[in-house]
Amino acid sequence: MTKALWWIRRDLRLADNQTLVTALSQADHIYPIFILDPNLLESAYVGQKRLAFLFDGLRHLSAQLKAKGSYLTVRHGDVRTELKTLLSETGADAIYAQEDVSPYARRRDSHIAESLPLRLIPGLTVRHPTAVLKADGKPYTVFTPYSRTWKKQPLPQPKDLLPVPERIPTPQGLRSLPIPTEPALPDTVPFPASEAEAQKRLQNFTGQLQAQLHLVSKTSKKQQKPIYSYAEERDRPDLDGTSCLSPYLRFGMLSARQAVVAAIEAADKASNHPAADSAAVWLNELIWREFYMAILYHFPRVRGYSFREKYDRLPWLNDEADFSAWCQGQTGYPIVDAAMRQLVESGWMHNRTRMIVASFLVKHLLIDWRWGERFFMMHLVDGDPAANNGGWQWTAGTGTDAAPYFRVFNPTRQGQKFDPEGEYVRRWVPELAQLPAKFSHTPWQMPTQLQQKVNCLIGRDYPQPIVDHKSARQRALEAYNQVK
DNA sequence: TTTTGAGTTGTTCGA
DNA sequence: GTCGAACAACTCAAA
Repeated sequence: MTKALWWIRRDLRLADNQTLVTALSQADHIYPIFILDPNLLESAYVGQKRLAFLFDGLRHLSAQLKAKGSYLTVRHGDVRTELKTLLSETGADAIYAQEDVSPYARRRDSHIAESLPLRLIPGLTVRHPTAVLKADGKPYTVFTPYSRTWKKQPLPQPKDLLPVPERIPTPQGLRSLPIPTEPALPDTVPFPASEAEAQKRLQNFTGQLQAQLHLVSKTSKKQQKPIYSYAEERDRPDLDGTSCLSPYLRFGMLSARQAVVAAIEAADKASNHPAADSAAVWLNELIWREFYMAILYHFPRVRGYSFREKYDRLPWLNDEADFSAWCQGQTGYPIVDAAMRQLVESGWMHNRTRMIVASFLVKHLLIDWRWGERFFMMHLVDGDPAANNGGWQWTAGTGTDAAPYFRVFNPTRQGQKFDPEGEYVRRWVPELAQLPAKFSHTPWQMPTQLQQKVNCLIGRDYPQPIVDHKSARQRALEAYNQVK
């Protein structure tokens, strides 16, 4: 009887799991393992909300495994040591794990592979970072040509999705630590951590169901699925126009392939209608995810430095008080403050406002993008090293295919354009809840009498803007000019 | 090797 | 209020 370990990292699912299916095809018995890595638990980049989401996800996975005749074993400690111990306790002769792209994960895995029988299986992305290359064999650094090549290769089909295994045979007897209950996921975080929840959301968003998990599919056919209005509504933080699937993709409660297949199916069903274009916009976002994973894979230096070296010389001001105001949502710009409070409270931020607050930190306050990157990682449930780094470097203008340096988001204009009624601001900044829409994004312009009436004195109940837009913009342009 | 066309997400200014 | 141009070249990808 051959035995193998299934070392779970960011693939907390039973459906369409290439690693699990490969292990089952190679061994008679499988031990599902999760190792709490002290390096990760103590990292400044690992936030408590994301950790809590992971632990809840493990609890759900553990229950799913029990229903399949298996169980989850949790260990804590140096990963190589723990794996070695598990191999000898079980008599397993192989370890199967989903390949990862982050520099830490790749260093860890190659170190382990030197002495233990580790087999890395693809599946984090639809296309492996080495599968989408230019004609000269080098990686792309511009998104559009990358995406063209990505789309030209054979697309995954529904039949490619791997079913949930009937049974996962695991011999009894392995000792497991309890899954930690601390930190706990706060009630303010609207992401139940399970594979079933991920499928439900995918179904609600695209109309497609990509796994049969004893879910009752209640398809309301009449209702237009959000993916078909995604192109218009995705930029509106006051609406629920996005899929909110990022935390599930982050931990593999949903596979990238399931998401891509759902996007393609939704586009096909709407073929020749403008709605198909909208589904294609969502597919493009999934390709962005793969692009930034490929960038991190081929250019690991981006994790600590600018992709373009000259931008490491940007003259940051790095003012602690400004940074603190940004972190706390006290900048005096409502759209920025609403977004930062949404992040800290809910563990998630709308994509449009991620760009706005990032631009504000980097350009208006001239604070190093790495400070913002770290703060995002500490609070985002979906915090992913590749996507987060890619996004920050794009906004800062330091990355691949980055925003031109003279593009400085105007937080007032952005607010008025994408949150026209001020609903997003009202939801997250209670001090501004009673303001008429006209002043939602310019509270400092309210006459004193109105400030009293709506119970919001600027400078007392809500701050004056900490920087003046026009002069901050000018200052940013001058700072970026120095680098040229 | 050289050349050519193109590049996520904006803002401001002046006509 | 609306519209087009300027912002600034530069690098990348592909023919």
